Amino acid sequence: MDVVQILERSVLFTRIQPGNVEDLLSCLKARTSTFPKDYTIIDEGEYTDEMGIILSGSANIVRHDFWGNRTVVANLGVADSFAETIACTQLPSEVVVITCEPTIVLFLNIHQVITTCRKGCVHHQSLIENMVKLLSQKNLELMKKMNHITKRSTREKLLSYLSEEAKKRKSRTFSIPFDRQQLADYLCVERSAMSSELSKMRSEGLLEYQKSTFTLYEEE
Amino acid sequence: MDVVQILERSVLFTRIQPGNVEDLLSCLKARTSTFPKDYTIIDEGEYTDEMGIILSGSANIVRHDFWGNRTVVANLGVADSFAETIACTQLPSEVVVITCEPTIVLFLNIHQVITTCRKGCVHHQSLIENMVKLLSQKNLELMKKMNHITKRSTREKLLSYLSEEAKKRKSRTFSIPFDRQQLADYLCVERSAMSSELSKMRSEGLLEYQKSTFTLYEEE
DNA sequence: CCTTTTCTGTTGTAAAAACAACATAATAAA
DNA sequence: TTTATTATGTTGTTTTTACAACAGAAAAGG
Repeated sequence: MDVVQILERSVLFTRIQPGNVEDLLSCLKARTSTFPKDYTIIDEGEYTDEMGIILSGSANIVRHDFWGNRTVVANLGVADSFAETIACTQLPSEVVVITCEPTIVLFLNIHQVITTCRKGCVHHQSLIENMVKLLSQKNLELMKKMNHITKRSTREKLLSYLSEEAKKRKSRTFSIPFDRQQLADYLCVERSAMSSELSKMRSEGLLEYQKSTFTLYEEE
Repeated sequence: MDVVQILERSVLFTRIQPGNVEDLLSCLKARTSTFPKDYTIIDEGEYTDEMGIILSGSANIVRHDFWGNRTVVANLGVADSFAETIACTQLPSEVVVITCEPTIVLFLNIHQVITTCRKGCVHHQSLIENMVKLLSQKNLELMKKMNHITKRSTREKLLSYLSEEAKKRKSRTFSIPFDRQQLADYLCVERSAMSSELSKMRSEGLLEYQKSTFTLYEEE
């Protein structure tokens, strides 16, 4: 696995010369860890001063409330990052980060990221700007999710989410990273109600699906 | 109005000596504007490279979806900031920022904020770190709002939001910055259904209210 | 002051979601 | 392969919400 090549795809290392990444990594006290499937990388209430970047595999960010309701906040794939927020604010995590499959993570010390180092790393300034951009993007993604779940009906939520995914993948046929229960927990609806809404939509010719692969059809 | 004194309360100017603020402001190309009530400071689709900080008054961040549903994303008070995200990402705004009353705003050029200037302003480094913290906090606030609206019932949403406010103000009696319609749009519920739920809760002795002032009672 | 407008609460009805219970399909494990 | 386990879909019932229509209270404007 070529770490540098993966990091090129991450927001944090945008416009940083591949040749400089190795140096930067030691400056950022980088370390990698491997986790099995369904492993809790960060648990509720935990503190950390490291952010993580997924090098391979995937994970979900999940929240459990007082009454045991489960919410899938987001799904993380390769080159996605997590824990920036709790690392930056030094507050305890209110969510759980749990792997969906065997996953390798690169951890970076957040203080090293946001303060220019004494050694005068050439690309440290870019790194900070990228960090600002990364946090802004996370913000936008949360807003995007908010747009889905503020919809009034299950059908609207589904259409809002699925059409967003189609747009992102630039194809009307695409796979989603969730099974039905996870999708329901992501959209904050009831799984069985969502299932029956999906079949209703299929019978109306709005979409087609097999497992987690969906095809949307235009309205006429 | 003492701008420096207000900025001391803002996240962006945390731990920056009041004496240095004046210098920084010119470096950040700061400008102030005054807006009347119900004025749209930023409209959907607009671009900007300035972030704003409220010096006096208040505003709401509002979103209108395709079908005309209205959502109040957040309420901004004195020393709160807005538009960081669209300024940082250079993407068009998907929300509207609209004043709730006559409001004065300080605008700062975002590029000046996130890049260390050549003049070598002493506190520019702190500014960047504060910017990272600010974006992280916005993130957490979005998450907090998400916790409210992911609740299954109107009652749970109300209790989630109101108890959060009580915690924030450290008092079981507190005022909220919304009228009923705005509160409903914030919690993504129907105004009239919310009203009747509120009276039901009052009759059950859970809380008391007059206009926008609420008092929560402990459960026994 | 009165008038007008806006805000809030109430109620009944129609629509939708939550829940429970179960059937079937797909997958993993023995 | 067979069995066990998990994922998905279906249906009927109960509960909750959305919607509409309206009444009274409060606020704004003249």
